[in-house]
Amino acid sequence: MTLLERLPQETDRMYALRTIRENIIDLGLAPGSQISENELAAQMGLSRTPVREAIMELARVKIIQVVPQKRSTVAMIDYDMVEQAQFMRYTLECAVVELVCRMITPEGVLRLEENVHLQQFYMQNGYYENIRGLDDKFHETLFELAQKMQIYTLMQNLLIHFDRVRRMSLDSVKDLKIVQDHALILDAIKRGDAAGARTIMQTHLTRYRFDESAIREKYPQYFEK
Amino acid sequence: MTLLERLPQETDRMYALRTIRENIIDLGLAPGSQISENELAAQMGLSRTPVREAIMELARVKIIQVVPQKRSTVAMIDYDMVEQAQFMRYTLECAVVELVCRMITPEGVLRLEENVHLQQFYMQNGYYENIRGLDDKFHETLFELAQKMQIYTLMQNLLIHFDRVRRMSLDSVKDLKIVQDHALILDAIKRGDAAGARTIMQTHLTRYRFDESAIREKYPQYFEK
DNA sequence: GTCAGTCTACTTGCATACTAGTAGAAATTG
DNA sequence: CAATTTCTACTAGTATGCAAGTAGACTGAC
Repeated sequence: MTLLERLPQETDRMYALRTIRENIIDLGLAPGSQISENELAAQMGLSRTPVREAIMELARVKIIQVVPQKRSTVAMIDYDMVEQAQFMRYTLECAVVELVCRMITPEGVLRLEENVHLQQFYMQNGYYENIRGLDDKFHETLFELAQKMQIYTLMQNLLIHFDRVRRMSLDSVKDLKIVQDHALILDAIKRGDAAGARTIMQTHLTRYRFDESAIREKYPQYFEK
Repeated sequence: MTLLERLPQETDRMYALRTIRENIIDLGLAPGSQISENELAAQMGLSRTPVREAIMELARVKIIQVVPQKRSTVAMIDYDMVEQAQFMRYTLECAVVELVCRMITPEGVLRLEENVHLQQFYMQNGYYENIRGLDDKFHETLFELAQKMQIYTLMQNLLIHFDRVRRMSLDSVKDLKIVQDHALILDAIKRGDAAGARTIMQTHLTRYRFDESAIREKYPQYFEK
């Protein structure tokens, strides 16, 4: 497991949650691997309490399975969970972008434009690795503008299943189209074109559908037999 | 605060969570009231640990506000949260019922029919108080049939804001129409009529929109000034 | 009386000890 | 040797103590 650096004003519990979460996504804590509150606590230099609380939070979305008095394991890749995460995101975000079209402000447009222009800049100059963060931020901003941040937070919890699979399928060929999508969505929002924005969002989010069998072939050990 | 009876195989943490949650909904723990891990633990006959873990889970959806080293309070009625809970339910459940129409099985139809018939029975015989539980179960079953139970669970966490307000506005005049709605939704599902089912669901879920100003007038002390 | 400072009682965050229960190794018995 | 039993080392659940910090009451100086 790789340790992260502490952020200012971060409690031990938040640090533990962030660390475990990141390690699950980048497979530092591989699917199926056994974890123990004691062991993780020792590795992070904390006591069991904050680590346990972090594990419990991750267990709520079944990315960690806790079996009392026996063991805790990082969940195997579960395509039903990946599917549920995608369904939740697709359904909510299409509705959110419609909402944004109806309540958009000049400040909101500005925030989205800044983001999209930066994406286009990185794209043109080949800094593809910077785009992922801006991509995530773009979508978060939509929820913020629609005043649906609590929903976004809940959704993120489940999306860890999706994020883990996304990390395994690193075909960044999609990047070009993704940036284009964002620009088109922004245009629709500026026009107040709710139906148009939804249509583009539907196309956009469907690009992320990963081929289960391809990943299953590449990482068979991470799947339930 | 009213104590519940312990369920079999229920851990202290689950018991604490269930107890606190129920008391928040039925106003045994009123909006704005101050709570303390120690005090709640004493009342429930538990130690701080399981109570603390339960409180943390509720704090994630901001129904309890925890201020470190100061206090924890039950959140005031926050209509933005109620709105987000409703939006989430409306958006997801309309999509889910469409999905159910496309993947319904004879067993699924049977389960829904049993539920609806029981609702109609209680309705005709005046056992209105029994309908609420069946209502909740009907909607849960839809998520189950669509294989989206994890989403349902996450959604329930946020819906506590909605449930609390629902408790305050006890006009059960809506019951008759609600049971009719369920029957109509079931019919649409049996026909495999996704568009029709969605339309009825939209109407159905819109019935629950509570008048904020009415509740604000009835319980001014539960709102932020 | 008024203001400043201190003290007390309380809060949650974290550390640690103990309990109940499991799994697998080791020992014992046939 | 084989089957069974016991023991050991581990797990997570819970209890409790301490640390860090806050708020309000109390005390004392002016």
